[in-house]
Amino acid sequence: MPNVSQDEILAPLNEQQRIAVTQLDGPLLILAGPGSGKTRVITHRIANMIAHGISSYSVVALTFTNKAADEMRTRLKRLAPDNHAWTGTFHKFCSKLLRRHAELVGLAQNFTIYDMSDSKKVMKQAIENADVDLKHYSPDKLSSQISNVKNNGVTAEYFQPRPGHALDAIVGKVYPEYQKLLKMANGVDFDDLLLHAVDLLRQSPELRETLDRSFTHMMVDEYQDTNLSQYQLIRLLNHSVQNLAVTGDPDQSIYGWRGANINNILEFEKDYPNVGIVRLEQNYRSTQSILRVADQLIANNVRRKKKELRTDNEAGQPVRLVTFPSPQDEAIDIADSIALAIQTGERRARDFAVLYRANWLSRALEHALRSVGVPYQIVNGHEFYQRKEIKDVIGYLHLLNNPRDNVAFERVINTPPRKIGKVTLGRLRRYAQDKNLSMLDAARHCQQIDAISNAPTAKILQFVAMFDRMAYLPTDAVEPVIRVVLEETGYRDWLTDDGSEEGFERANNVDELVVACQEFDQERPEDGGLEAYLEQAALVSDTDVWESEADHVTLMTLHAAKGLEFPSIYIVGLEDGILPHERSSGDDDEIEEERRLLFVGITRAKRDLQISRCMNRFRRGSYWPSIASRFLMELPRDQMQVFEPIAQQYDDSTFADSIDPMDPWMHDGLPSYDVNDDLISEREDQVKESPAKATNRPTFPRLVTAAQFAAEQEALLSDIRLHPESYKIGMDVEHPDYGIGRILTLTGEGQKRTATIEFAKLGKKRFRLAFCNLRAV
DNA sequence: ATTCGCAAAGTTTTT
DNA sequence: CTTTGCGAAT
Repeated sequence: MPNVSQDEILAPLNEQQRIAVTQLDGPLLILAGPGSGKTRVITHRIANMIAHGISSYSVVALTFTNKAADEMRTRLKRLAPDNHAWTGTFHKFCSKLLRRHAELVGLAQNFTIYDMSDSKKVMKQAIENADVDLKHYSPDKLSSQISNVKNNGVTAEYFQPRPGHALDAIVGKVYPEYQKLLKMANGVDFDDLLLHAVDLLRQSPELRETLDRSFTHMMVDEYQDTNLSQYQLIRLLNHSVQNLAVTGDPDQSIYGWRGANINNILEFEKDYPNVGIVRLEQNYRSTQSILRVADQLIANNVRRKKKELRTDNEAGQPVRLVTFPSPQDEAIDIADSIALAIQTGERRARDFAVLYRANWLSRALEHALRSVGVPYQIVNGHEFYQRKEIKDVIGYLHLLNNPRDNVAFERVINTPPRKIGKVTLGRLRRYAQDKNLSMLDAARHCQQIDAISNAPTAKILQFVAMFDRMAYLPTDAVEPVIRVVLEETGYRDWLTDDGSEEGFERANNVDELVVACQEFDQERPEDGGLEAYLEQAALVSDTDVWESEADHVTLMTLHAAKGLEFPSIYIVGLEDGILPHERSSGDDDEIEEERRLLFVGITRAKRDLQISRCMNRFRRGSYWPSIASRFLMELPRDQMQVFEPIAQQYDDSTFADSIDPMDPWMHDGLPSYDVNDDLISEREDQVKESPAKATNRPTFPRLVTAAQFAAEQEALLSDIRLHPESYKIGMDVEHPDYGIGRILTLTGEGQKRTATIEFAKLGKKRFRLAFCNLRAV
C-alpha cells in the first residue's frame, strides 16, 4: 500500500499545524496547548518527511511513556504504512543504545534495570560500605539527592561537594560506592539509563558523530518535562545535524520534582538561535466553560509564557464546584452520578475519569464504585510488579539473565526458605566484595569460606546446583523459563503450602505472571526473549497498563492523566495539604507546579467537569477539618455552578454527649446549599426536591442511593449470571460472543474477580467476572 | 533460622 | 488506618 499523498497529509490541519508539519529542516519549537492536536502534528509531520523522500529509518521520535509512543506509532502507520521511524521512550532509547555499547561504560550487555525498591537496597548497602553516619538524613533522602545529582548529568567521578554542605559531603562518599555496587552487579537504575547514555556519547565522539548523522530528524514530545540528562542527550544527537522539533507546553510541566527543567523549553530559542516557533492555541477538546476555568487558574502563574486558549466548541455546561462533608459523601455522590448516567444510557463507564493528587485518595472512590456496581480501573501499573511474590519470581528471572545481579541473588537465595540466614549471607557478601566476585560466584566457592560452616555450605551449594540446572534453558521465550523456575524452586507450591487464603491469592498472581509471559512470547516472537521481557517489565509506566478500550471508569493520579482526555472528569480532594500538597507548599515555584497539575487535570475534560473538596478528611487515624485549597479561590466562581454548604451554625444540640464533634456525619443542618441563581440546572432541581433524611446524618443531595442502585443491579443480573465466587479453574463456560471456553486463571475478589479464559477459536481473553455474561456449560 | 508481635512512623507525584 | 521495621521468643 502506498503512503498517503501530500494533500491527505495537510488537508485536516489548521494553519498553524500546517506550518509545523511543513517545516521539516532546522530546529523547531512547537508550543502546543492542551487539546491542540499535538499528536496529529507529530504524526503528520513524520508522514510529510517520508513524502519528501526522507528515509524513515533516520527518524526518531522520543516520548515519556510507551502509551504515547504506541499511540504515535499506530496513527503514523495509518498515514505511512511501511515506515520504520523509531518511536519510543527516552529510557528505552537509552537502554537500546547501552545494550549495544555496554562495555564502553563498564557494563555487560545483559545488565539489569533496577526499580526503585531494588536500587534502595543497593543504596543501603552503599551507605553501610561508605561507613557514613546518617543521623540527620534518611536513606530515602539520600536516594533522592543522588537521583537529583544524576538528573543533572553529574557522574560520580565529576561530583564535587559544595564546601560546608553536610548532605553534599555524604553524597560525595556514598554516590561512588553506590555506583561501584551497581557496576559490580551489572545493574543500572532508571537515572543511569540516561546518564550512562550521555556518558557514552561523551566518551566516544566517533559514536556520537555516527548517531548524530544517522538520526537526521528527531522529535521530542513533552519537552517541558525533560531533565538535564535528557537535554544533554538531545543536544549531543543534534549537533552536526540540527533537524530537531520539540513539542511541549510550559503550563503542563509537572515533573520538576524529578529533575525536569522547565528552562529547557523556555530557553530553547537560545540553544538554537535560528529556531522556528509555532503556537498551537486552537483547542479541539474542551467546552468553552472548561477552558475558561483552566485559563483563569493558570493566569495566576508568573513563570510562564502567556498563551491564549481558544476553542470553537460549544459553551457547554458550567463547571461544578462542590463541597462535601466527608470523603465518603464525595465518593458516593460521584459514584451515584456516574451510575445514573450509565443507567440512563447517557454515558458509558469509559467516559469517566476521577483524578486525584495522591494514590491513597482512591480508596473511598473504589469502595463507592464497588458498592454501586460500576466497573472501574485503578491506574497504577507498579502495583502488580511490586508484589512480593511477583518480585520473587522475577528475581529468579533476573538472576538467570544476569548471574551477577546481586540484588536478585539476595532476594531469591532464601525464598522459599532454605535455611540460609542473615549471618551466612553477610559472610558471603563480605567474601564476594573482598574477592571482587559476584554473590553467585562467591556462593560457588563457599567451601573455601572459613566463616561459613558445613550445614549452610551444603545448602548454598544445593542452590548453586539448582541454578545451574536452570541456566541451561534457552531464553528466547519466557514462558518455558518461568515454568521451569516455578518447578525447580518449588516456589508456587511453597505459596500454597500453608493452605491459607492469602497463599492461594499469591499463587494466582504468579499464574497471572505466567500468562503475561505467555502473551509476551506471542506478541514478540522475533525480538522478544527473557532479556526483552525483563526490560519492558522494568520500564512500564503507570499509564501504559491503562486499558483505554475497556468499558470502565478510570481512577488515576493527576500526573498519570497527562496526555489523556475524557468526556467527563471529576477532580477530588481540592484541599490545603493535598493540592497543593503539604510536602511541596514551600516556595512559589513548587506552588506553581501544583497549580499546573490542576491545570492539567482540568484540561483533560471534554464536556463535563466537577471539582470537589471535603470539609473533613480522615487522616492519620481520625477525622480532621480540612481547609479549602487556595486554588479554589482562583477559579471564576461567578461562571461556575457552586454547591457549598451555608456556613456552619453550631447549636448546642450538635455537641450533645453522644455526639463526636469530629464526626463528619454530625455537622448540623448541612442539606441546605448555597447555589448561585443564574445557573439553575436540571441537577439542581433534583437537588432541591431531594428530601432530607430524618437521621442526624446530613444527607448530601443524592440522585439514587448506593443501596437502591446496587439492589436494582443485583435483581437485573442475578438470573443471568453466576456469582463471581462460584467460578472454578478448569470450568467450561459459554460467552455470548466468543462461544465456549475454559477458565485458566482466577484472580481478585468480588467486583475485581478476573478470569483468564481460553476459547477454542479466539484464544485467551480476560474478563471481570462481575461484568460479563458467562454461563456454565 | 524463622516467626510472631508490637511499636512507631507516615502517607506525593514516576521513568 | 495502614505499612514497615525491629526485637524477642521458639
